Amino acid sequence: MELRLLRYFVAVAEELHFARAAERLGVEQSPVSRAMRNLEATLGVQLFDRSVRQMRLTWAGQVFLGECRRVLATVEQAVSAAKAAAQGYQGYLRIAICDSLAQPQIATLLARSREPWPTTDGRAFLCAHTPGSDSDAGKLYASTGARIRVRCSCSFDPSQTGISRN
Amino acid sequence: MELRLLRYFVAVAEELHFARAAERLGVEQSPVSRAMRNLEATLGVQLFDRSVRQMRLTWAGQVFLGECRRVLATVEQAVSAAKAAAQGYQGYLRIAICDSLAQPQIATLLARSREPWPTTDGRAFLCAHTPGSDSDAGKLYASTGARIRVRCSCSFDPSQTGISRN
DNA sequence: TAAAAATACTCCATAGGTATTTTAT
DNA sequence: ATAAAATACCTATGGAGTATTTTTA
Repeated sequence: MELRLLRYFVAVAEELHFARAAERLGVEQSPVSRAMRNLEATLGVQLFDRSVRQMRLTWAGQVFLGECRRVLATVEQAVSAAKAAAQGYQGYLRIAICDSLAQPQIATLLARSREPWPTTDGRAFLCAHTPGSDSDAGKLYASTGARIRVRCSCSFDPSQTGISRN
Repeated sequence: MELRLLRYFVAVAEELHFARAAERLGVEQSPVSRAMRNLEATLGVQLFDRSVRQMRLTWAGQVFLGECRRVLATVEQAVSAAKAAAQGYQGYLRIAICDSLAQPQIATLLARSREPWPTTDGRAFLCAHTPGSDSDAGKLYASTGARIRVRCSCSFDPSQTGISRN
């Protein structure tokens, strides 16, 4: 598997049009078409429904789109984490939270994260999961009393008291 | 960025020896050496300390290694999720948990996850975070009373009562 | 028939192989 | 002096461009 194919797929899946996707990617339509054929062949999975007027994603394509976004985001994080580490950031961490943690506790948590490590540069990341668009999942978890949050990421600056989401 | 470079880097970082890494990757030493130069140049980050007898990872290299493993795992997940979706699995979800959730509750949660969705195939995935090897992080979170688990993933079969880790 | 995707064919960038040199202990 | 990494040089795979054909609504 190559990231190139995943990047192309995301563009095509978002445009639902090979030529527009190609334009967005800065290449021609032909390589995009071949890349998607190649991707489908490699996966052994049909990602597009080409039989309708407006091209559509298959269910597998919809699932794969979400996964590809995750992969590409993870790659970005890997690069920035390496750069940050090279510049002396040692306080990089990723944590999962459940929302039974009140926000002041989160602030305390991250404030304390500056103590044991030399993270005095004031930078840290927080990845969390919230119900996001999948509200059914949220309801489900609520029904168990677990109140688990899924599918969202936040970035956090411990020098501030608030949390900004992205 | 290319996955090829990340795969090569993981091999080199684990072997701490270009020739052995190359052998493991099924290529020659030369391309591996060039790939790592290339990677360092692309990132603008030094990943290896070549001045010592036994090659070592820089701090940035250690951080990047963890990130690369995450990326490659995410890619694997993307592929298997697409294949599973193509075979009709619609019950795919990822959730974060904190360890204040007792294990019976987790079982309940996942048992219920079969109800609202047509997940009667008995397959679902659970990704969690635990202190894992980074025990300092675990202690830190414990000090806040938050008891957050970080850095671990589990896969779960709702038809079973236990949880297997990977 | 018109718009979009697939295909045929070519070129070239670059990954990999082989051989050699450099480096560090 | 020796083991390991870097470099030089060559080859070839495959990705991209151009032009054309096929498809379907």
